Amino acid sequence: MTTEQVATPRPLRKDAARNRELLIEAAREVFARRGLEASLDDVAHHAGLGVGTAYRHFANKYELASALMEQTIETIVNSAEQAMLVDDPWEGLVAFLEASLVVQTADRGLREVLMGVHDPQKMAQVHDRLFGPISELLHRAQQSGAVREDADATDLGFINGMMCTVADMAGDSSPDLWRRYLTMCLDGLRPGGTAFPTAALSEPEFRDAMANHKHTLTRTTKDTSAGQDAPAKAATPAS
Amino acid sequence: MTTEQVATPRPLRKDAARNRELLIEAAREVFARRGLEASLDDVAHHAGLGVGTAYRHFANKYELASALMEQTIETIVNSAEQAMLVDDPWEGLVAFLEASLVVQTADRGLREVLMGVHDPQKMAQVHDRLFGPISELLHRAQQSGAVREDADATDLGFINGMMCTVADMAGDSSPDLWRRYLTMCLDGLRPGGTAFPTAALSEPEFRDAMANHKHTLTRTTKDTSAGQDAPAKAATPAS
DNA sequence: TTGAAGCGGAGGCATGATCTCCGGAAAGCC
DNA sequence: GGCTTTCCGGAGATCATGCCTCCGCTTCAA
Repeated sequence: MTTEQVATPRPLRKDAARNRELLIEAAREVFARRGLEASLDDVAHHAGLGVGTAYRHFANKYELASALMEQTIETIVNSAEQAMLVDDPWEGLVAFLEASLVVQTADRGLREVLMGVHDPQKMAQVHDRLFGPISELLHRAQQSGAVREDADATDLGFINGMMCTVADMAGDSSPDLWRRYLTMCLDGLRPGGTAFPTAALSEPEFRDAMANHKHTLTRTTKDTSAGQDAPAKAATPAS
Repeated sequence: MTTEQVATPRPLRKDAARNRELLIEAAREVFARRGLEASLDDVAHHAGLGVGTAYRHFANKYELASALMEQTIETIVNSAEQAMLVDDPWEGLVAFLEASLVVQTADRGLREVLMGVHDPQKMAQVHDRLFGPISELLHRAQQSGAVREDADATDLGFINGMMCTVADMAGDSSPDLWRRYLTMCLDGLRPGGTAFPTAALSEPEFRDAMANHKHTLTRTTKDTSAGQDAPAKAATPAS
């Protein structure tokens, strides 16, 4: 319908193209190490470029970051699909979790996106794409008797979240520590375990929880209950 | 040695005393719900008082918060000691974890203090007091054959951290969800599980990890590597 | 009744992130 | 080489936000 040439209005000058690549590379490193708390200014400096250059190429850090993440997220979705091809259902499930965590633990910015720290919508999109494959993986493992029947797909989401926490806590000095706790959790997913005292979240509940998730130290909505439930004027009544 | 009367220089006027109590009560609620991100201003408004009043009573929010927490932390230490009195070593261990998590999951500010979000020193103090009792609880359980031999006291620290994450994620709508995942983790602590692929952190390593723990979205040290590893001047060489 | 103690909250100070602007430096075409 | 276009750099404007002070007014209590 429309012309195809829209993608290349002008070829971009040589230095500009090079700097753009430098920026993307720098962003990858900076966001992976410090998360999206890093500013475009930081990225620019890390690339050895001026701030202006960065803002000329990308409107803001989220534009840059989401371009970067898109690709990685695709990787995760793919690994879910590939895990379905593994013969042993349990192995498949484990393979997926590990593959997905290898990527996540290496990239703090990605963890933040996946946990919906900055943009719940973005995260919701990702979950849309992942929920189906993950459910399948789980059900297949349950039908084969490898996973307890009362486990739920949202459990895998929480396990993922817990591993991210471990990665955050352990930091660069023990980058593989999460594997220890994943092993522990997976043993707890096997049949014959203690009955769960609490029901799993349903998928919509899970979605909600992630969206409203008050990340430690994230800016939250102001305290709107100010004074309403407190004695009006307290110890200084009007008369 | 010194006189005892230092504690009461002046009796504090009636309204002042009352407002002080109101502030403490408000702080308890506000910090529990929103964590230490809340400002003294927030606490004051929640108490129905002016900001000035708050600052007259407490130099800053940390002074107020740590006074508040002290008491709760004591509770946790006590519950560790009481857990040693439980006959069944496994039950004792579980009882301690649950008791400590009941307190923590109900109070986001406490979680932050215990995770060392704001003040690593404070956290270190708490860990000093907890490490001994927790180790004992664990070893006793291991000797009774209830817990796998290769589990470590630091594992309990990470399990605790993971449960806090669950609590953060689940929020107020599912305040007990952590029990589900604690059950899962505890099953994974039982003897006969899959071999761990990674060694546990040693206690000093654990301490370090907590102290340097880059909490999601916490302000961190600036990127000091700016430009050093990047091509100097990039696409704009000096001549 | 009257001075001391306490209150409220506007606003000053500090921090830090985001993004703009424009003089000057390449790039690329002739 | 000359000349236009594109791009660069980074100081600093703008905005957001949190912390805390200050001072005119209110309330307490002797």
